[in-house]
Amino acid sequence: MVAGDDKQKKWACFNAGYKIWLEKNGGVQGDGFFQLLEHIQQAGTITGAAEAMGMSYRAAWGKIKTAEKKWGMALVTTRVGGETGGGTRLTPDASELLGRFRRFREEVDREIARIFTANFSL
Amino acid sequence: MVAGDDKQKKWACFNAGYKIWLEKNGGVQGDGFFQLLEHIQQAGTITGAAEAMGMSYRAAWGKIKTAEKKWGMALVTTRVGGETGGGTRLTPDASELLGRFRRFREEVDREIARIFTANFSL
DNA sequence: AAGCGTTATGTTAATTCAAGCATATTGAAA
DNA sequence: TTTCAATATGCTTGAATTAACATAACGCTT
Repeated sequence: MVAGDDKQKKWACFNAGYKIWLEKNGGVQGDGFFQLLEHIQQAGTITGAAEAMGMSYRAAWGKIKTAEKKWGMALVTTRVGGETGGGTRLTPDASELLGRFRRFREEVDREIARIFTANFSL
Repeated sequence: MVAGDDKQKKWACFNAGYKIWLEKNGGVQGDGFFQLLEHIQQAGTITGAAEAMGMSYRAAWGKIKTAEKKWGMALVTTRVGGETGGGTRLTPDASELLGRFRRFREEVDREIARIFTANFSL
């Protein structure tokens, strides 16, 4: 720090915010949706996934159906009834899409942090 | 193109969407706001800028006041009355912030496009 | 003093998006 | 045939954000 450094970090008080999503045919889904898919993959039920995310079954189911309709692809296969009551699994397409989105997101996270620092930390 | 290329571009039908913004003290402003600042810089009045963006003077003025309050800095200097009726100019701080946001945005645009292509065009 | 164009601000209407409530259905097990 | 856990959907509220309406004040010009 030398004389004339008053302006140093004048802009460092700001933070960058952002949201990314995928879209196709007007159907838009972002972080929350793919997080939901992860939970379905892990829990084996929509009910369990919804619970884990603190949302209603109704909301979770609605998101999935909307995405399937707009994107024109099956994202889950469901069983209803039976000894466990039922269950839900991701289709292979949904699994791959989830993986691609995750990698996409990770790289974007890194790059935005870098670009922001380059422009606002001095 | 060779045999077995059926899967080619299976994911290219998707597009990436995103939004970026700056925040400080809970005050959030993105593309629309900085676009408004540009128009003020160019038009010399809030009225003209609002008109150019197809929004009401009331809405434009509200955005600016909210940002100034949350961010704790003056973004515009205004004259009221007089031969032209009045006018508005950006403060030096607002001009610099606008420039930094623009550069930030340009670089993010480029990088996201690149990362998306890398993950979804094959 | 009257007019014009602009800034300044409170108040209310409208629209959109998400949350919550209610209910029906399914199929194995007891 | 009753129970149970889960899927499947319609419908109603509510919250939050945005748009629209209505004035007031200012200062130069005519």
